Amino acid sequence: MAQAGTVDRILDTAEVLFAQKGFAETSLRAITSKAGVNLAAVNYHFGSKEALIQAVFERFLTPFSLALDAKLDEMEASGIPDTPENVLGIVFRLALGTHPDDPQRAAIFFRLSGQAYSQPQGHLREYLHIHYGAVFARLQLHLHQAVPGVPPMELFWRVQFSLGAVIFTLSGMQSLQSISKADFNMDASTADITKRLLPFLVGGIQAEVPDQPLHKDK
Amino acid sequence: MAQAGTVDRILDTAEVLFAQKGFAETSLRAITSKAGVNLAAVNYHFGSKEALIQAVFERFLTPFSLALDAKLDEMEASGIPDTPENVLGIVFRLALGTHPDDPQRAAIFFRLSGQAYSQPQGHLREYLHIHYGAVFARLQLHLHQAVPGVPPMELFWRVQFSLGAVIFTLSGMQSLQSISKADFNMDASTADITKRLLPFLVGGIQAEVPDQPLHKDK
DNA sequence: CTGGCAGCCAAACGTATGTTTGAAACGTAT
DNA sequence: ATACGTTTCAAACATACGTTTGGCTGCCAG
Repeated sequence: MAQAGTVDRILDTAEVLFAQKGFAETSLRAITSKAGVNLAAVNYHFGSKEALIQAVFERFLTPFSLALDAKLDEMEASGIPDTPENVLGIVFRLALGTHPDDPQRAAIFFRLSGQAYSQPQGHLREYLHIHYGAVFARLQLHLHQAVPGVPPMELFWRVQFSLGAVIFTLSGMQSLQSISKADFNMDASTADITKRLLPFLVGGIQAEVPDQPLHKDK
Repeated sequence: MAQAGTVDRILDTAEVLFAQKGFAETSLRAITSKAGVNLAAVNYHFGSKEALIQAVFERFLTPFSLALDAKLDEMEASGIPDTPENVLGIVFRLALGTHPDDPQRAAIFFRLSGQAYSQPQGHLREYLHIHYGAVFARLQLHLHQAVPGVPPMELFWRVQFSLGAVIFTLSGMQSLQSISKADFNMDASTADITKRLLPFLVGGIQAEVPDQPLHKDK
């Protein structure tokens, strides 16, 4: 990592700083100085700051979505049943394991996703939906097989809820860790938290759908 | 709302813009010009931009936490049992109902919370924990009564997960609505989503805790 | 009438940001 | 050795930001 090319040094540094402080709060000067490259290098290689942000995401999400697609192929081929545990387990192991050498990388991944989603002016969200919507839809289909009792619309929202729980928690983990440490004198790793997340999400996703009270109580 | 005092006009406008675009992306000039007040008014009345942000939160959270405390008193007095549905139901009805006249206000509330949490430099988070940590702890205690089978530590994280699901979903709702509308040809209101959220969260919170595999499979 | 004072305003200040520029340095093929 | 396209660099540019300033209002007490 020490003497990589200028482009990669910028990407490496940018993804860390973006995850730590957000997009708007991270200046190109902070990135370039920490990366040891000239300020103009970003505009030279990427064109603009926004293009840099997209490049950071692309470097993360492309391998992830490819690996996820492969894992789903594998699952379909080998006849592993569609259960919430299996489907979500695949996603989790993949998210944590895309860069086994660097465990912090997973946290960065989630923090970045959180930043992208809380970014209200949704260039990024649109971009993500366009490029990775297909894998997402496929995942949802498998989940539907896993919990056929939950209508697709309901399931769509439950996946959003799950996404929120995951991203929100892992994105704010370092602060939550200090709270949890203060209150329970224990600290928690990313892997530890995902172990706790899985049963929670499974419980939520396969919860019984209440019979809709069609009357409004307004 | 038309001709309120300068201070309130600033607060009204700021909370909307902060929720829409985030703190860093919202300039004082945008706030003051939309509010129809002079640029210097913010620094005159609040001292700084950061103080403005805190003031916006205070105006939201103080009535909310007071009402929540009152509702919990009421619940304890009248012997209503501690079930996940009851406890979470109180929070939801309160969050949606603190300003019954303006339904959009609830969405702003959640979006602001999301912004506060994703704000990595945690001045705000610290502030929130100091001022509203007590109500939060009380809520958690009631939840513990509701699901005694879940250890406190596990419950702490599940509450975080729930917070994430709520804030993340409602904070990104307008974008999700367009997706959901495209995929299912239906739109969803805040109240509608909370109806879907409740069973999900209850299912997650009272999910069975897996017997801890103390061996690491690394 | 007059002082004082809180509120308000236009203007300016200093700083930080993203981006652009033009020249220097580098590597490579001719 | 020379010429050429690519990359790097210091410097400047334009703009946007939060904050400060000094004077102008209006109002109420003395």
